Amino acid sequence: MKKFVEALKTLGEINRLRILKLLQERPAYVCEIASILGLSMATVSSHLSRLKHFGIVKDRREGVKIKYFLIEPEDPEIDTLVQFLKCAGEEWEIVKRDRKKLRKVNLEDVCRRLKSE
Amino acid sequence: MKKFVEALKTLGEINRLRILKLLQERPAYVCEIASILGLSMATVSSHLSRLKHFGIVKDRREGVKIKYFLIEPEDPEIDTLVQFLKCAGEEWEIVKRDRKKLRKVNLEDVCRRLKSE
DNA sequence: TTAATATTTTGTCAATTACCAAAACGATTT
DNA sequence: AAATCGTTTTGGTAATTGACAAAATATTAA
Repeated sequence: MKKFVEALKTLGEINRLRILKLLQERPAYVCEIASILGLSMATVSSHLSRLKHFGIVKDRREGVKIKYFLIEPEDPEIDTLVQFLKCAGEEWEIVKRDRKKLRKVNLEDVCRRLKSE
Repeated sequence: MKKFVEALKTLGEINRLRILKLLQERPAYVCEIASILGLSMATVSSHLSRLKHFGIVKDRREGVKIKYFLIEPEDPEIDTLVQFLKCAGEEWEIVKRDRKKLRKVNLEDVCRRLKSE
């Protein structure tokens, strides 16, 4: 029960839930996510590592960048939770907006923009 | 989305989730819940008021005691969340133990025991 | 090897939270 | 009216957390 509750807590945070919903669109780099959510890479990185800890996402290095993507959690309880949340809130405006941004990201500009802000 | 996330946070706390699962057994008084969870009535009261705020439970005064019971949340998103959590974790040991205690509570003793501890 | 880039880690801060004790409250009993 | 009982509110504490800046790390490019 404890692990399930921790997972609930993990996804009961607006930016981590936004990341989950965002990665349903497609895998993404940390800098893309940071740019879309309007957070620093450090913050996004720690959110992602928490999602990783519960087997919800995985990362793969691609050169200098690291791509994060959703995986199917091994723990069946966490899997049902994630399934549920992947269905919930498909119509939220903020989710649609985030995904739209991800479709249109200009990868070249993303990290430079982060620095100058 | 914000409200849904707040509800997730609310139920992503072990004692509030225990209360939800406990009230699936039957409605209960604050002193019963406090006794079963091993918390002060003040703490349980504040957990319950948070659940009430999201339309998950309702209370009814019965003389000097107040009975809390699950209701069907009006907000459809919160309702689906509660439906999900009512199904999840039916096999958790702590849930079974809590419910068993609720079936066997000696109401006379409950509050006196709380005081003397 | 040095510089540049993307990410993670560390340190710090403000805000939130879960808890209890004690005081306040509301209903019942004496 | 006074005392009692169950509950809620208030005030205070310790722990957790989400955020960023800055330092550290790892890969690629020069």
